[in-house]
Amino acid sequence: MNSRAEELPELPEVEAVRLALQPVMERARFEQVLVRRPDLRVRLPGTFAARLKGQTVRTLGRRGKYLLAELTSGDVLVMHLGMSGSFRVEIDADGTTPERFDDERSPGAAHDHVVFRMSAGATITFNDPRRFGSIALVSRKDLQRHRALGALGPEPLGPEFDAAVLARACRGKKTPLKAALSDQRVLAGLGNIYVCEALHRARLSPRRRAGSIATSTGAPRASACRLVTAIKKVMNDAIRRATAAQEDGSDADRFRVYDREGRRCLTPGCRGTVRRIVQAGRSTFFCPVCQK
DNA sequence: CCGCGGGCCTGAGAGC
DNA sequence: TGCTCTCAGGCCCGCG
Repeated sequence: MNSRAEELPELPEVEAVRLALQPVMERARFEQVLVRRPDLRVRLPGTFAARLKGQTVRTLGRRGKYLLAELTSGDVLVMHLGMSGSFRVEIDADGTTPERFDDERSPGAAHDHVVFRMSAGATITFNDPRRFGSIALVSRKDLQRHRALGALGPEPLGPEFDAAVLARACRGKKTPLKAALSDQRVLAGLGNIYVCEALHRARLSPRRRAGSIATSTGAPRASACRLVTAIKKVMNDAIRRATAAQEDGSDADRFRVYDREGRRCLTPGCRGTVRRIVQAGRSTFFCPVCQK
């Protein structure tokens, strides 16, 4: 099925990328900015490189699946990895500028769309074969008006995210729980894989009505409490794994249900078999025996 | 107004 | 072996 599943960038993978980029971006200046292909999912304006050049990064943060480089000018560089985006970091010891900056039309590696040359001596390359990713420069005061960012739900690992918050967000929703958890306005950062994983850990069916985790007044039921605990556990474990995986690579069998159709359910004591169904055009993996 | 389905995009893998 | 077809999913948009 998807042999690259472990690389799909959801919150944990984006957090690992943030940790890797932090030391070469924070307090560094954009000395050169090269745009090879402006036609990412959102087209980069012709003014992008000139506007970014010379700016200094104050902090590199994250919100859901978005990386946010806060610049000292008040601008924010908003980056999204989409499906297949990645950043490559190269440090040159002698401080010479790589020759690819000499000519914007030089070939470069396939799918290297945007290249940042930082003052700290690092070259950061955004590579994205499918171009579902996006990069944008937004002024800080316009961040909340950013279509997706402004509507983003709570951070799953934030202290403000609890069963009451999730129950309220799901209250009255007739959509399946799978769809609600995939909705970035309900909760920021989960994608197809970790939604499956969290539902499995919470022993909740992806087909259940989202509203069913709340009472009619919006109070959390036991299922909402289980689900929040499961989401936090799955996110924390995945961040640890994603961070470690960047260094030593191999990281097999990290999913309990995702991409395990036909195999034995791994819930302790459960003898069910993982099934695959399609919801809203996307694969859902779950155990019909223990997930109710 | 909410929910669903289609489209974008490319590479991997299946099948003929 | 080499071609063609399908499928993967984050996000957006249009339709009912």
